[in-house]
Amino acid sequence: MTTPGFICGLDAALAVIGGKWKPLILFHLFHEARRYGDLRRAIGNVSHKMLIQQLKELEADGIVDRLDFKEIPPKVEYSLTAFGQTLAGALKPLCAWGAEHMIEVEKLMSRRGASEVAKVA
Amino acid sequence: MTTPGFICGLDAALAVIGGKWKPLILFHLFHEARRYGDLRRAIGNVSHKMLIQQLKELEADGIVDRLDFKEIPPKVEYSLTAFGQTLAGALKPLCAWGAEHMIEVEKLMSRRGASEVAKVA
DNA sequence: TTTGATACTTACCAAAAGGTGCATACTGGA
DNA sequence: TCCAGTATGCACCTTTTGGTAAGTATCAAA
Repeated sequence: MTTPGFICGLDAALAVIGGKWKPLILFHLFHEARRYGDLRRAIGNVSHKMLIQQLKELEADGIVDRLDFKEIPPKVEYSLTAFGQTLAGALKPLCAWGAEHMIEVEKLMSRRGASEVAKVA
Repeated sequence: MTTPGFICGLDAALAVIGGKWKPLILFHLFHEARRYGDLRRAIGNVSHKMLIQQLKELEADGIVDRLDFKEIPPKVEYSLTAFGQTLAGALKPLCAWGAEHMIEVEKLMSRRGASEVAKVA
């Protein structure tokens, strides 16, 4: 590889928000800062390990800010950095596309599920 | 879950282009229709299995069109459907974001690599 | 003092994703 | 005839990903 990897810029973006829960995290942090347990409850079906892991990566990538209040019992707040805000902004059109075509996408997904069931049967 | 899954629309979009190579495929097909081997060479480091698999999913989701010329030796051409075009369009801002911040992202990625190396040492 | 809440780590295990290589079918060229 | 190139399928194996469960530290409430 001559260039360190990215063909499209899309690759670069995907390298940052590629993780399974990252878009969701971005989404939930876009409105306001949140404490860990708070965020976990908001997303719902994330395992603890995943959420921590993804948050750490996002933090390492400068997308989210971690504010440790050094209190007992522990209190930590997560929020988007300015950089994270720009990324969340770039995500919006895709979000709009998804919202616009959600019905179709849901059909597609249920079809996928159906064919997988059919495979088993 | 009350709703069949999607919180943000982003999820819906990600459900469609979530695959590792799908954005790249979208990107390469955005300009013009391409034959299989052609596309494979264009992307470069995709395994045959992955490309076929992702293309099949995209085809099943109505994102790409597969045109089989029924010739011997085989000739097949892939292109974006109208639906696929809208998705590719929605991907553009993210692509732009990636292009704009590519330098930073590259730094981030090499840092990731470095920390992994450090972990081994 | 035991339980529970907070945030987080680590070890272990299952499942899914992804890669390699072989097989197919057919034709044209060496 | 045998190999190459076309697109694709299939089986096996490795790597990555994700989940579960337990452990750490500290204080408050029961």
